[in-house]
Order: sequence, then C-alpha cells, then structure tokens
Amino acid sequence: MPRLRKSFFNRSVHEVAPELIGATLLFRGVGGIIVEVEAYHHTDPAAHSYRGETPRNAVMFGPAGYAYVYRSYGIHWCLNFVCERAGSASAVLIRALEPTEGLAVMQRRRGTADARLLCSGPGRLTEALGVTHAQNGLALDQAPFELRARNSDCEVIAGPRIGITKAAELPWRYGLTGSRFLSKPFRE
DNA sequence: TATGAGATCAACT
DNA sequence: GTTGATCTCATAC
Repeated sequence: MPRLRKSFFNRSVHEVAPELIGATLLFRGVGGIIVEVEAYHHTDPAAHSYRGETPRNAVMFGPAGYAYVYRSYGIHWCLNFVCERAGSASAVLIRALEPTEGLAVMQRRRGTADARLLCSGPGRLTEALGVTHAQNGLALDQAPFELRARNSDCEVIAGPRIGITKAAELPWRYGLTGSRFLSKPFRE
C-alpha cells in the first residue's frame, strides 16, 4: 500500500475526495479506513473559505497536502485535508473511519467500546485519534500522520452533505457503499 | 425511533 | 449578538 504524497492532493477536490474512500488514515499509529468524506470548494457558500482568507482558515489557502483543523460548535475539532493548488482554498472534511488500529486507545478516549461509535462523525473521529488544533497546518505525508492509498477499488456513493444550511443540495458527500461505520446512511 | 436542549468558542455582522 | 462542516443526553412517542 503506497503512502499518499502531497501530489495526490494537488488535484481537483472532486477527484481527490472519492479516491480517499477506502484509504487508511493513521495518527500516531491510531486510526482506520476512511469511509466518509465531504468536499468543500472556495466557490461553495458552505465552505469556510468562501468569503476569503481569515486567521482561522489560512491553511486552506496554502498548498495541498496539509491538515486544516478547526473548532466546531465550540466543542469539537474537525479534520480536513487541503487540496488543489495554493490559493484555491478547497479541502476535504474527513467525516468517518472504520477503526482498525489502536482500538484500545480509541475506546479509552471515547469512553465506549462500541466500534460504531468510535469514529462515525467528524467530532468523534478527532476525539478518538487525539487530533486537535495543535495539528492545524501539519503535513499529511509525514509523522505523526500516515496516509495509505486504498489497495483495491471500492464502491463509492455520493449524496448531499450533512449539517450545513447553505448549498445543502450539492452531492459532495462521498461514502463507502454499505459501510456500517458511516455517520449517517446514504439515501438511494 | 425521534425530537430538543445544552455544551462552549471564534469568526463574522 | 448571532451562527455554525457536532455530539450527547433526556424526554416523549
């Protein structure tokens, strides 16, 4: 399984996002298989970068292949992968993993032994992996991150994104068909 | 099963 | 002062 390099992310966010489904994400050796992501583009009213650069979203305006971490609803951290060329300000939100590595650590951090509740949602996922604002701006192709390409094709399904009010109809949510670890099922 | 409130903070108006 | 790329728990059906 080849590791993903920065060049992998240096393409349209709509190419990168579906290819991340089935890839493996580890943070300090803890993580699993990506089963759900969402694409955000700077022309998209729902994206943080839509209204231009601010101190919070500055990483989105930098080069591809870096982590953008922000606080959501004052409580949770959400992890994004920056895509496309510097300045295009597009990113993929990582929404759910199928936990495979470091189960015991994730169970302790999340306070549950139910594998379906460990990483099924952007806030849960960051809590399970231990990702916080401290990781904002880190490169994705070196420690403590490790990203491995999927080793076979998998069935990817698209649908509308979750938890947003603007441009909610755009089908820019991608998931692994039939996975038990999605934050919400996809409608046919 | 489904709906609603609360937690808690930084960007933005 | 309002809003938001969320989650959990409580209460109701």
